[in-house]
Amino acid sequence: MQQSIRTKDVHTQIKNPALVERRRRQIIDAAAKLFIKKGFHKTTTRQIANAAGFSIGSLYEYVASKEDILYLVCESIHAEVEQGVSQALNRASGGKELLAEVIREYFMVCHRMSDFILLVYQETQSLPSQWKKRVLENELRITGLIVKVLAGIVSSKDFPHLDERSIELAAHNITVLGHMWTFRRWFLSRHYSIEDYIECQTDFILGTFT
Amino acid sequence: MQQSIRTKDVHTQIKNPALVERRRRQIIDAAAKLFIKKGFHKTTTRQIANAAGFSIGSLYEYVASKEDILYLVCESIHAEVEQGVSQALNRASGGKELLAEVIREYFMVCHRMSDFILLVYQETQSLPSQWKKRVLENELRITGLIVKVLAGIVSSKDFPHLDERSIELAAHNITVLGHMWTFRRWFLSRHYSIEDYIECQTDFILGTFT
DNA sequence: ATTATCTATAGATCTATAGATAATGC
DNA sequence: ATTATCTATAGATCTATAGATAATGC
Repeated sequence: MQQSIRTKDVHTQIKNPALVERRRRQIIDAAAKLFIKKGFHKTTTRQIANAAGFSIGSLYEYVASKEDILYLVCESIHAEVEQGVSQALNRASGGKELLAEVIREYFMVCHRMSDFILLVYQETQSLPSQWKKRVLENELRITGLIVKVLAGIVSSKDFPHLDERSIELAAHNITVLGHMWTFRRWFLSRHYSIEDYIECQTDFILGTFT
Repeated sequence: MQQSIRTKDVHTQIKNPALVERRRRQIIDAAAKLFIKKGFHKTTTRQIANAAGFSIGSLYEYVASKEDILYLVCESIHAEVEQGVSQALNRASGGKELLAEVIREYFMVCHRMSDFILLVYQETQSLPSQWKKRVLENELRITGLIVKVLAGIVSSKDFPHLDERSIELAAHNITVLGHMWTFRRWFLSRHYSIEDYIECQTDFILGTFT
């Protein structure tokens, strides 16, 4: 998890980069857990510091504001989602059932990261616009991975031709239907297991391509 | 907009029900605007009172807490969405293109209410669980309207048969793809007009049913 | 000497209410 | 007399920092 690339703009007073890395990891893990449980605004910086295992004073040596912490959390989540999706795409065998496999792997990432993805949905708005922009770029980059897969499938296989815009929108749809499992889970999980969900949604999505 | 049914559990000190109705309408309109602009937590009760045209003391005669205000706002939004969707369903002529028409009318409601629907997505989590439950019930009731339409179409027309669960999930998908226009608008509106969006998404959804 | 950490708190809120005042209806 | 409204503020936060202390490396 190399935070260093995208998070070097978050200000710190500490000179030792390895230490910054390690302490921020503690901050992120503690904060994510608290934000999921109580929400960003109802979590205090003191609680984060305590849960991370150091004092409020030290916390502010590693970030400049509470919003910085939220940004670090969002970045970390997206990094993990992106990694998960990338791996899933490589794992997909690429046969006739490629699209179904990609959907399955991506939806399993959403299932595994459910609470975290929901957190990003709910709290992105609380970020200062500079950070919000970055988070939305991440969102777009992840959807871009799906666009690529679809484009490959549509061009080379026996699928009917689809124009660029339709492919792009289909990729957004797949992304969002994965997220839907996280933000409608209060309802869906009462009626569908993740396996049911994947099966039904695969049929739904493949309808478009057949 | 009859608030009285679902919002009578919100406590007030005021005896005159018509006055409660009127003042709460002022509160809701003022608060919704502020919440959309600054978010729930960064809006103060004082700002709401000012924007509504009375004092902070009076505000608390009509609600018991800031969370009550958010609940009133969510109820009001869902009431309007539900009304919009109901009207849209009646308006749809019911011919061969019924489903496409329903999608169009519903998506136009989402387009018109974009900021408000997004607000519900972002702030539902800030409600006390008692109110949150109610808001999720509303969400489900609205999806229920779509379930009904789909069930009618699938049973009577030349569509292939779909089991109950698939119909229900398809209704959730349509609901969420309408919401997607609100929460991915930062990207979508750069590439698609609402007309483009409706057209592409209709093709996507109808793929399932043909 | 420099770097990292801690304690204590300044300063700035913000929600909710108590108690005073004004308006309404008998 | 009752109902509605207002002003003033109690009380309870919470973020961020200043200044003191401890640990590390030359």
